[in-house]
Amino acid sequence: MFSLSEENYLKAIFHLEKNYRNGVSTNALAEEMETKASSVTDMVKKLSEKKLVNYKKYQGAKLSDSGRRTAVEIIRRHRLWEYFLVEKLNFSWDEVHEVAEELEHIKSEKLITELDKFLDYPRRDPHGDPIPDAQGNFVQTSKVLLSACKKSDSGKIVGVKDSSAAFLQYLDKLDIGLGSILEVRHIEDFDQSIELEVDSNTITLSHKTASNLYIQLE
Amino acid sequence: MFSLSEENYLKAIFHLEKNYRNGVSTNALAEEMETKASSVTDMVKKLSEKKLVNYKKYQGAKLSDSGRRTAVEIIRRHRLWEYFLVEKLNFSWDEVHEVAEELEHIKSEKLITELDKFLDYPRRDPHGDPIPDAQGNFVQTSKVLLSACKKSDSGKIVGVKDSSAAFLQYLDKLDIGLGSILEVRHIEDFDQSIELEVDSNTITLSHKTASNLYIQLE
DNA sequence: ATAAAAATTTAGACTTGCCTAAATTTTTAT
DNA sequence: ATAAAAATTTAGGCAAGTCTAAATTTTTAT
Repeated sequence: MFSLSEENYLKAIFHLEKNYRNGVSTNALAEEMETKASSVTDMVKKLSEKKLVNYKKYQGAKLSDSGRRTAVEIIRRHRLWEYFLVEKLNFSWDEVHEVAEELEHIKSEKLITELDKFLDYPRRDPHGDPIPDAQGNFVQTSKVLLSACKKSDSGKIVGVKDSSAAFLQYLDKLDIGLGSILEVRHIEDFDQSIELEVDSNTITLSHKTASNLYIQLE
Repeated sequence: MFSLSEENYLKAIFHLEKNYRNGVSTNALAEEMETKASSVTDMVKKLSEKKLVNYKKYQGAKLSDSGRRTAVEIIRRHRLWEYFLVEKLNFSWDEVHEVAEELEHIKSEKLITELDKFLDYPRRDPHGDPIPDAQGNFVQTSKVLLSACKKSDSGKIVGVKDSSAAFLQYLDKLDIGLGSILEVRHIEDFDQSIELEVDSNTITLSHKTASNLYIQLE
């Protein structure tokens, strides 16, 4: 149906559209795909011919309905595989991404339908991101960056922005992760570092760390 | 490490070596890979440069030790995935091949190690073929074609030669499959059709069918 | 032994997805 | 408003893996 490269572009455009509502720029896509702008132009033209994106020269790319459906299906596969790897194969949450990047491209509807059933229809992947159902529906719970919280806000960690192994391992070291309940105790004016109460301990996070943690406020 | 195409060639050469002990011919490989002889020559040269096969012009290809190790690893992955699909995801044995052809190329040692453990170290795939262990060792039990059996031979179905969906579905219809215990009651001189007792029933198979069933004699 | 047939290799070309360098368009700064 | 900067596109090329057609080598048949 679609080539590996096409699928990866669709996924990247989907993710970038959150920050580029009026069209994903060529440069942004080049950075996301770790490739050159000229390569992006080539591919976007190709996706445009296939009616997966709407593209006008110099105006960036937007997913068409069918492009978005395809992107969501790829994301569904990615997140189901991540859940499988953690729940069934003893992977830790910082190890799953690369393998899921490969698994998500396996072409078999039955495979995903049955995997979903086997896993008992999980709603969120190991990083707290929602898993689209077979119809492509998924909740987008209102989450905010911890760095945007104010003193005495409290809530639960529901996701990470940076899902690099380095960051996830750092969180493990801090002994916080998905589901941790916290309350903001103080925000330092000087450097925006943020003091939290988590599980009756007090910890201090840098602004950089806080800007990679998603919180669901309560 | 190796490209998808390289891996598929190695696997094909491994399978063909059983019938081409003095080197797998270019044409045989072309047929197996469903490609042209000239493409095979190109790829065999490439594999030869990488020391995965020994190749001399016009003399066919043989796997080197490292080529064979790689081929066995790919076959291990293929058969583990087939077992997974049947045991965990409700695939029937005629549906697994194509999907496993894709899954076998996923590059992650941990994935296969953990999958093997999760499946509790299965010894045979759904078609009765042995699954190599992590060291690449696997039993090659002495099996014979049912068509080579004589009257009053008895044994167990341990594999199929033709693993097409059509053949496997035909076996399901006959109500025989891997593990069926049988005894040869009669072989018709005229057309070599073969009368069997299976599970206290009597069935008659054509010579063609019998020449696609592997039996382990007892 | 040798000519015809079959198998194999070589040569040159195509597609996909990428690249660099140059040209063009858009945006920004004054 | 316009020149400089930034972003984007175009042009031309490369590697992998495939193809067709032609050339070469091996095998087969007499």
